[in-house]
Amino acid sequence: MPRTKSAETRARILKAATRRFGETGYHATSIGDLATDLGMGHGTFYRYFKNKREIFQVIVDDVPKRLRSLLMTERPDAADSLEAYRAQVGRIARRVFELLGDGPDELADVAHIIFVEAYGVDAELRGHVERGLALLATMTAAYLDNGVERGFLRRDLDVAVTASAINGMVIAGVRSLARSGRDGDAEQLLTSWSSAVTRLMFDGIGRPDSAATPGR
Amino acid sequence: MPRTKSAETRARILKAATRRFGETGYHATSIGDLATDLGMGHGTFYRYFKNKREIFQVIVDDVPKRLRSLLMTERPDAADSLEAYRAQVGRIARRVFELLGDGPDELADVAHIIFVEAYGVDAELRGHVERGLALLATMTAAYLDNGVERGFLRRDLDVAVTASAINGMVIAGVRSLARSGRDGDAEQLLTSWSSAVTRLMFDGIGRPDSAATPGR
Amino acid sequence: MPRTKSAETRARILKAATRRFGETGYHATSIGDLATDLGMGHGTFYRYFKNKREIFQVIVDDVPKRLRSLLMTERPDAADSLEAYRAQVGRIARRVFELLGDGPDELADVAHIIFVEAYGVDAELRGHVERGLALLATMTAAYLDNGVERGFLRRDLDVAVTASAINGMVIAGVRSLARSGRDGDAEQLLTSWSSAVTRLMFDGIGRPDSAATPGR
Amino acid sequence: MPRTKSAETRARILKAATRRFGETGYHATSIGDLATDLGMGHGTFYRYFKNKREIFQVIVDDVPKRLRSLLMTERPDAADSLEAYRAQVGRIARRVFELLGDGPDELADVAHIIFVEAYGVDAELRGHVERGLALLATMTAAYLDNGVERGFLRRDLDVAVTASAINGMVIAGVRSLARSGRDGDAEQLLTSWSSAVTRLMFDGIGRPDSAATPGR
DNA sequence: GATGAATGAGCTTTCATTCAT
DNA sequence: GATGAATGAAAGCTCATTCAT
Repeated sequence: MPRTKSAETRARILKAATRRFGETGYHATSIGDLATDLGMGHGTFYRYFKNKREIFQVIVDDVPKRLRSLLMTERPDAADSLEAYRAQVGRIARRVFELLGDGPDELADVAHIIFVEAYGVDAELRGHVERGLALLATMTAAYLDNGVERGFLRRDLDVAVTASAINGMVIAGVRSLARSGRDGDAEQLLTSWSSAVTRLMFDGIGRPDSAATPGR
Repeated sequence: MPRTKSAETRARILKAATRRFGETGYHATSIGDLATDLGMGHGTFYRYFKNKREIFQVIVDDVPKRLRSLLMTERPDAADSLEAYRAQVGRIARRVFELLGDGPDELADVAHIIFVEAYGVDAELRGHVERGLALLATMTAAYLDNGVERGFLRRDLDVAVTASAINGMVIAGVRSLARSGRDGDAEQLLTSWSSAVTRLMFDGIGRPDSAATPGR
Repeated sequence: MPRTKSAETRARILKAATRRFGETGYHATSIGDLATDLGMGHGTFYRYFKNKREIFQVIVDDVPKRLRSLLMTERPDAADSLEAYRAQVGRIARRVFELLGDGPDELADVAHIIFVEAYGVDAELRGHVERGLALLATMTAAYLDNGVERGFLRRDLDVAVTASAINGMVIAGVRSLARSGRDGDAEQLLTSWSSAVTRLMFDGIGRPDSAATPGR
Repeated sequence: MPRTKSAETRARILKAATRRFGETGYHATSIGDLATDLGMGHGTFYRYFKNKREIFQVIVDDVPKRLRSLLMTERPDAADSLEAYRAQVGRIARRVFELLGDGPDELADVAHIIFVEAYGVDAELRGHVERGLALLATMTAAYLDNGVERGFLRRDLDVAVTASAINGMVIAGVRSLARSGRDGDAEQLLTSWSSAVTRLMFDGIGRPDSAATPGR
């Protein structure tokens, strides 16, 4: 690998920071803690990052990047039938869960950092996250829009709000998965959530033959 | 200038703290900030609350109290048909949204405090919230259980996970409403969310006549 | 009693303060504690004493007054034989012990205030105590001087240092008595100390017939 | 300017603290004062000591260590005649005085810290000192016991109380020496005290030929 | 490049004191 | 005269950051 020694160290610091910020929290983690974890002098930290806030922001800003990379492979206008759409949703759901980390441990940390810690640092960083969530909603809405346009989703769907509601389920799933994190059976939980969310979306909770009033 | 009656001042401090913790965050808000907001000496704060953590916990612990009061009027086994159930869900949704604050401003702050800030203070407080959320999930699951038993909800529903997913939507709604808070039309948004969530739950997003594969 | 109401209250405050300062210490006793003990508002305290330091100083400065009153009845030149002197020392010893309080409880408090707390307040107050101890040493020296002059004490007595040494024993006795304070048998301990100190002074510790080398 | 080796700095802080606590008192000395004395930032203090109490306790707990080292060389059962005993007492007296500090200045401070300040910090520390003094009394009593057993001290000696009284004299001497500290002729004063105390103990204050009533 | 000793801004908390009622 | 709500000076302590080595 052509990486300089520096780049490696930087990555090591990032990894340790993600872990610590996720587990212990931003405020409760001191630069000294990080240095100790890494077995290096805490002054060294400042050779790789301007300050404590910077490394945190790097971690936070990495998530939208991953999200965008997801977009690349699953185009919003790819599905042209409810069947295809359902399949696509299933794929995306899985990938979103997988997106955030190399396994449930890092997922737990990143989820905690994004959904909790980032809010407690300062207003600007909070803005980053909120914009990230808005972006996620926009993306989800794009998929719904496609379905409405192609005619396989309800015409009267409140796309914006429904997109946010769906994201709410996804986030709940991520946090649940994160919480189970270090002990539970992550794979099993992931399957349960994917299945429950897609069924809720497509079939509703009512009994198939039960006469749910489709209109208002 | 000693004038105000104790209880009044205490309420004023609580209100200011809810606002500040909600907007600026727990860690980023110093007792001095609170005092400045209130136009009083920071020492005065300590005449009403033992310390910074205590006032935060008072705010947090107030929410379960409100939740429990909700339970009193909407029994989980009240509905005996999908129709009745749908109506009940609509009622509960509205009340949950209304539950948290005297208007969307305070809602925003309380929601933020509960869902975000409380996690970053300490493990004990985090436990409070997690138990609160678990309770909420249990409650939701009880309503689903009733539906499955009475036969108007799917037999194969993954009740636990589905309950969490539904709560995820509700929380997303609360936060969305909260975010709109200080400017948007709260009443309108509330209606949109209630409607979108119940339709998603009961009808799914697919077109009524579209042949969504009900099974797996 | 022609005392105004004020004088009574003042005395009550002084008594409570002596007790609290003695038991809990100057710094650890707040004006609020005193007020609580007395069942009055803490603002009232300031109607009787300028500030916390003042009441403490009043307590401290009361001791030299008591000491001086002792001088009035036991004149340094009263004894004209070793026998008379011995008797006088016995009387003084008893009175010194009794001097400081109405019983061992108050003794404990006053002793603690004088020998410990007074040093921790400020340099001026410390000066008061040191001057008080110096005065005590001067007084003791006066009694020794009389004995040397009248010829019943050793000619070569180092009066100043010996006086201080004797006072050291007395202080040790007072503190021991104070320590035993609230539980032990104060009367018994007082007798033991009086006796041990006078015998040490007059007879030495050696066996009567043992040939202690009187010279150096 | 990072330069000095840790251990050196720690010693410097200890020395400055001993001085300040001795002169100004524990409560009246702030960490900021110490830092100013040392010409360093107050944060630096906390790199060497956990908190204010800790450094105080380190100073206090150093004294028993020195005391124990004294015990090693002067066994309580070493003397077998009044002559030998008198000589031993003289030696011990000198060493006790020398024990506490590198010269009268530090002696003054350590003595003050032990006998005064330590009582005003908290109950636990007070306990340390009281146990230390009790130990000292026990040691002294052991020497007296030996004399009584071997028959060169009075049979009817109240050993416990007499030991405390003697220690009272020693402490008074230490404090006197300490007080003279920064100006007086320490060597001269030390000689005076050693001599006065041993003569008081062995010969009493009465004129040799004067008929002191040996019994009660 | 790495280090860690030093630093001080900044926070929480206490409590003596004031003064309107 | 009594009260206690309000106040802010002052203290202990933490930790991100700097910089001489």
